[in-house]
Amino acid sequence: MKSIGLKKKSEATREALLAAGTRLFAERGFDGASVDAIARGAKVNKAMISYHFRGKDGLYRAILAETFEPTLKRIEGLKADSRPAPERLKTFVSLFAEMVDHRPGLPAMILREVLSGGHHLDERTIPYFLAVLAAVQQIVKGGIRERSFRRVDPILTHISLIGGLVFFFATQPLRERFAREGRLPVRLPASAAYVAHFQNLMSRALQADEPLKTVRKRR
Amino acid sequence: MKSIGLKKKSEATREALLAAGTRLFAERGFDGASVDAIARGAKVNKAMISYHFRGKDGLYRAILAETFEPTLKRIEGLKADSRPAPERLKTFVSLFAEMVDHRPGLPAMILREVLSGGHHLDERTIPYFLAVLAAVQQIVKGGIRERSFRRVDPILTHISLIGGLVFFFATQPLRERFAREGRLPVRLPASAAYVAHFQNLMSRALQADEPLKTVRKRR
DNA sequence: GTCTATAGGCTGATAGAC
DNA sequence: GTCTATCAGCCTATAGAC
Repeated sequence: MKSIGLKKKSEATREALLAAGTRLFAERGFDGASVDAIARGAKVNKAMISYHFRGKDGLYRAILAETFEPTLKRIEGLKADSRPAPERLKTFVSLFAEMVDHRPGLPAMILREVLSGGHHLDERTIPYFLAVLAAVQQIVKGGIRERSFRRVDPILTHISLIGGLVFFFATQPLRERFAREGRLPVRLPASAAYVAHFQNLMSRALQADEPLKTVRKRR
Repeated sequence: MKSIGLKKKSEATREALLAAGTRLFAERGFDGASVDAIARGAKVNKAMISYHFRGKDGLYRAILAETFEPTLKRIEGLKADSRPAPERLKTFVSLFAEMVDHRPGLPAMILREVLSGGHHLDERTIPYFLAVLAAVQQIVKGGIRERSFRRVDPILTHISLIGGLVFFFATQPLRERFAREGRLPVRLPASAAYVAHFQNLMSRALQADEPLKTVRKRR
């Protein structure tokens, strides 16, 4: 049989390595995750990493690139979105959460990368980080211009926004561990609950002091 | 001479290792920082790590313990503080910033630790994380009770708070790099500016809907 | 495309001289 | 307390069989 519709086995291998790599890089960092462990996690031979991704570095960057790409396109789509800034900000938060849903380890990888000053990034992956920054900036500045947001510093606001968002997803492993060990209540917050909480929190935090519902007279 | 007032050389060695270790563990993670590099960074011989801290693990945990301890005491002092919750929350943010001032790499180390689900923590260091959680919880719940905060979920609020705070300090290396490479404006935000921004942001985000300044009439 | 076997480098730890 | 020298173990990468 000439295998027309079915996915090739090599693609399954690739995908298994991407998934296992994300999990292990997220959990243990670049140096902490050995290629041996990744291959074992993907149930694939070690040598496949060199074959498909030209080594450990290549696999690492491929994970960032292939996961960021689709989400980034959607995030950049927000630039064309004509709804008011608070709406677009909420959508941004939701999009971020969807990305995480697709590859749960990504926030941790992003965070680790940011922590190390981008040690493992190259010219292909750096732009992703800057593009997210640009998208948030555009929303915040737009909101200030249309007077739905107060006059916050866009960079500082960006940091608070991404920080609060990434931290939730990245800390789930620890909360799960603490819950398992009885150090925290067993009922842990779900992603959806946090997304709603955080959208609300940021909306209130950024809201302009005078909602400008009606035209004001000089007094 | 019997060296009465002067610090012993062994203490200088210890401190140099703690400082170099923090910097390298923060930047490269536990596995990424080799004992060789740490010793070189501290301008001290490799074997001193085993001698003073019983190996790499010991140095790592000593950094967490010795840096957390003094700050934690001050944070726990907040529990006895009788000022209204919004004031205490602001103080919490300031205290956190002061701790960072003392050992700049700490937020990154904390974050990495949280990311890995506490892989390198032992029974002596875990309580530090839980104590911070407890302190924030106490402030948030107090604020809700005294009606200065709206009815937010204390856990979710804790995550947003710590996330936004830690993220700023932990991402400074990346911002510095991007600034150096001309990818970001050269004037980077100072800690003090972020602290003020974030205190303001959280105050507004948590503020109760009805400030209760005066008794309201039914309408 | 996949696997096995192996080469070669680097890591953390420590014994023993000072 | 400090240093030098050394070692066993693990790491990544790859050559070559299938």
